[in-house]
Amino acid sequence: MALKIYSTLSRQKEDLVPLEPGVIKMYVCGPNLYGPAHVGHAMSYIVFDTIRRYLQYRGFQVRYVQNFTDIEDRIIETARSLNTTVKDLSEKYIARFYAEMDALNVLRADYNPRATEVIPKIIEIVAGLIAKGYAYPIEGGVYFRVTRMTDYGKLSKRSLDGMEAGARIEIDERKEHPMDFALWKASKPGEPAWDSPWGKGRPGWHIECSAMSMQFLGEQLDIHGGGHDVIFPHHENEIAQSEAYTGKVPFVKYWVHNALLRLHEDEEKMTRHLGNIVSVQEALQKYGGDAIRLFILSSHYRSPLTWKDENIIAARHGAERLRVALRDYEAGPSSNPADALCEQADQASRAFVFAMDDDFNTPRAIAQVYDLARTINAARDNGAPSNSVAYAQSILLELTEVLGLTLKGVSGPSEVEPFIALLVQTRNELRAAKQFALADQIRNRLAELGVVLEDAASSTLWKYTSQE
RNA sequence: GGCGACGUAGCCAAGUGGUCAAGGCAGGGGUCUGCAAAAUCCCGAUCGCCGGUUCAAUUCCGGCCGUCGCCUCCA
Repeated sequence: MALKIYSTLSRQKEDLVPLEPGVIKMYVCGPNLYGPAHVGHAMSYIVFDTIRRYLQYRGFQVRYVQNFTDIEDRIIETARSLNTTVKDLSEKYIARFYAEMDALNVLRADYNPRATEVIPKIIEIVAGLIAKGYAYPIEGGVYFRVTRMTDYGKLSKRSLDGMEAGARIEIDERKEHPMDFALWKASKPGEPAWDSPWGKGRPGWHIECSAMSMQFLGEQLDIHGGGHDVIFPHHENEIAQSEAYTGKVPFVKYWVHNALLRLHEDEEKMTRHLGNIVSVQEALQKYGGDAIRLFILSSHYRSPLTWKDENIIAARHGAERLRVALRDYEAGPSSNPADALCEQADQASRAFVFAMDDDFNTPRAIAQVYDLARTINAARDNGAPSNSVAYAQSILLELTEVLGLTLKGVSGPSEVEPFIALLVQTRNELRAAKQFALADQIRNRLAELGVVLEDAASSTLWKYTSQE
């Protein structure tokens, strides 16, 4: 069965058929580097990372490009207010972005171009659009002539007439049409600027993504992703300028947009402009990457989700149970390599693929993962053959890796481990001597210090617990 | 005003025109344990409201109510 993917352009699930067999060219809109990322960004990048991982799991070679917007009005503004340079500001947030995405186990893109490194390509496209009559210069700036594109609005399903009626923007009277958008902006003194045929200036808001995707992936892409809020005008304009420039349609085969994350208290979408933000850093400290990922993926990517502490904590508990299912297991006979447990694992794997093939239905896929974890735990409780358990665990690990879970658990300072081990050993001697009051006291005190003990049949396991 | 999405157990969240509904978290009960913990087993929903289509609707259509998103920078 073919993998189905929903495209915003057709508003339908379509069979995924790449432009080039076996290869997926994928571009995802990256962050604007004027500030730290929040969990809404994390949601988008986790969603697309999971799609990428799954496509790779299904055997596609994925070429994944995600940009950094390192030149834009707000960055200029922020740099100025912080008395730093645009360059330093963006470098700082790029470093932070990488660190945070690594912590979320988001795989690095094959390439992360910055807008400022494709200025020549941008100028080339803008000049080409002017030459073809799709754009016109005005006083050092260049605007795209939306009326030249008869299908303008096809992604967001709006008409120029309809948009004009509701437009709240202040209209630049110099433009031919209110909806014409800037491809190139004349710079003001003191702003970063590049030489161009139209004078000193910088790229407009949408052209960078067209330039970067063309330069690093080609003139047509398979998948272009981003948040739902970026459909209009950003992606609409990307289509217009790209298809006008190359003459190749479609610019993108499958437009994929994730629904937005809201913050519990006010139930409004989370955005830096509204200031109702939970930063990625803060979320990572509180919950860890696995809990965040599991929480995000427990709802379908096209459904809006609300950031609510108790739900992320619930996801953390779920992740813990998956972790337990992957614990080493040696007891039990080693025989019957192809028994019911192995069959159940294979079944879970098939069901997982079936769910993910249906427009990346992670909630259903995760249900399979939990089922398999329960099966493994139950089999282990019943003393199943160790090689069967190991096989089922290998399947479970494979599936959780597709979801980008590490299942590593909370780590603590390694230098205290010998001391904890000593306490555990001492306590077990007390237990053997039936000194239960003292033994329980040690266990309770360790728990207060963030170390939990679990007395198994033959040995005592201990682990650090997450805070709060 | 225009366009669009959603409303399923305490919370989160899949799903299907006809064994009247996955999974997670929380809660209750049992097993295991010196006691715990972990694990496991059992227990809960008739699917926003009102009509319609159908032999049959939670699933299709219409209306209503409610929540939310985009239309402006925004993942």
